[in-house]
Amino acid sequence: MKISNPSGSGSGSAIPEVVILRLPLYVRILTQLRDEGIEVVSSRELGERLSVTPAQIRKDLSYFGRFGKQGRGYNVNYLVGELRRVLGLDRDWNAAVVGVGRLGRAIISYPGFSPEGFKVVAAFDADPSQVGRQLDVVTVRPMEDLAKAIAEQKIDIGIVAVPAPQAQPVINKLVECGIKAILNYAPVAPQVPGDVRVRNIDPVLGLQTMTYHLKMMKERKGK
Amino acid sequence: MKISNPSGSGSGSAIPEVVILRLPLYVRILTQLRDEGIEVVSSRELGERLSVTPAQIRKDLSYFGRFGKQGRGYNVNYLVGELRRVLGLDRDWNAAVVGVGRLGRAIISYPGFSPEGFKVVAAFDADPSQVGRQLDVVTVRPMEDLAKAIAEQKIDIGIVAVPAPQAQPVINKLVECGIKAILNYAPVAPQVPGDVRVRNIDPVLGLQTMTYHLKMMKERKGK
DNA sequence: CGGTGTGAAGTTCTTCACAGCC
DNA sequence: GGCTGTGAAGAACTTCACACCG
Repeated sequence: MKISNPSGSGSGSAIPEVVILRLPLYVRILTQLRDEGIEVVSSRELGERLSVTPAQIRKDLSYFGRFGKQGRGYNVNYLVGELRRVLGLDRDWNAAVVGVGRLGRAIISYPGFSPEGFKVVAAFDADPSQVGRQLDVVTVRPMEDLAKAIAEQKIDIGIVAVPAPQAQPVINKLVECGIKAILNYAPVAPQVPGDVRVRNIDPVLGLQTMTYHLKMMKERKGK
Repeated sequence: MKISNPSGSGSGSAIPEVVILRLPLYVRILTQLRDEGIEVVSSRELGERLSVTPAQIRKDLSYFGRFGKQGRGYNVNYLVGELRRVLGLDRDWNAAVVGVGRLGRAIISYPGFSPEGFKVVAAFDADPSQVGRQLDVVTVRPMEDLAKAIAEQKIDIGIVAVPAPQAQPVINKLVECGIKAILNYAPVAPQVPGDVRVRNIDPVLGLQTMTYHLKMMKERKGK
């Protein structure tokens, strides 16, 4: 009575999901260090920049290889390259945005994706009056084109920017089209099959978890 | 050799932070159920909507009280009220946005905060040419006014929307001014004292953790 | 019955501590 | 001496399973 392997069909060495979640942070700090001209870094120094224990960093990295040198630390340039490779960041990824309201348009013209290798190559909207509109480098297409576009344009990532009530249906559609990675901006808790990854971007949830602590602090000291 | 209590100065019954992180999700689904006219819900039903086990929901709720009725479940309306109270969502919270570039302006006019009780009541920018500009209901003020505004306008939350290089200095300033809750949109790993909470909103990190799995899937089945 | 609340068991994740190497 | 890599120990979190209740 023990089904433990996450992520479905068990590949092999079982790397904890939390570890994967931390790798992009390491990549980011290492990139920053590299830009500062720093060539070698120890797990202690890295940990200080990230508020993470050195042991955790060493353990995390050990899942993927032996990247350091005893007595010295890690070569920044080498490590950042290896981690990018592990994460699949050594190539570009195409994404489609669904929903071109205020939020969707902001996402399409967000300048932070492209330099990181994420390209928004298509946009969709259910509203016929939006279809055909040119936004940045993409033309808005009708939802019916979704399946075709995903196949033709090698789209691996769906970005959901529709109002909450439409979010689950849109997500279902993306899943039907074979999408396995979804960045969801709608304030909902999406339901997806086990082999589909979802990351939710939801500032309100962030705020709501902080108010708990604010409230506690205030209660503790009078007003 | 054992410093374990999180959140600094140890209040009492030690509620795990992960539990706090899930509560807003419960609130959201419960609100939705209420709007659908559903009056009672079991931990199993709630769990299905959230992809969480019923046991976890019952355990999480048990940290805060006994809200259910055996054989029946939870009264939706009552539970949502209790959870909102626990999270401090039974009042409004004032926030200040720092940085009024493209992103900052989008945050100021984002319609999702206000109905949830989060009010953006002030905006700041270091660029003198932005100061004085009217954005939605707030007027952009210079950074020097930060301390005064936080005190006068009872601001508890700082929202950081400046470019990455300025983020840490701005966060330091907010902390100096006594802010204990920060919603950070800049792609950095902020360093803050233990009694300050930060939540990062960072779509690129979300994408970068999904590419790992995409890559794995592709490798597993040829191309 | 059906479903909660909860100690106890089980699992996952983090930290320790030290051998080994530069 | 300084720092990595890693089994082992420890802490945190999740799930089980059942007494108890409506």
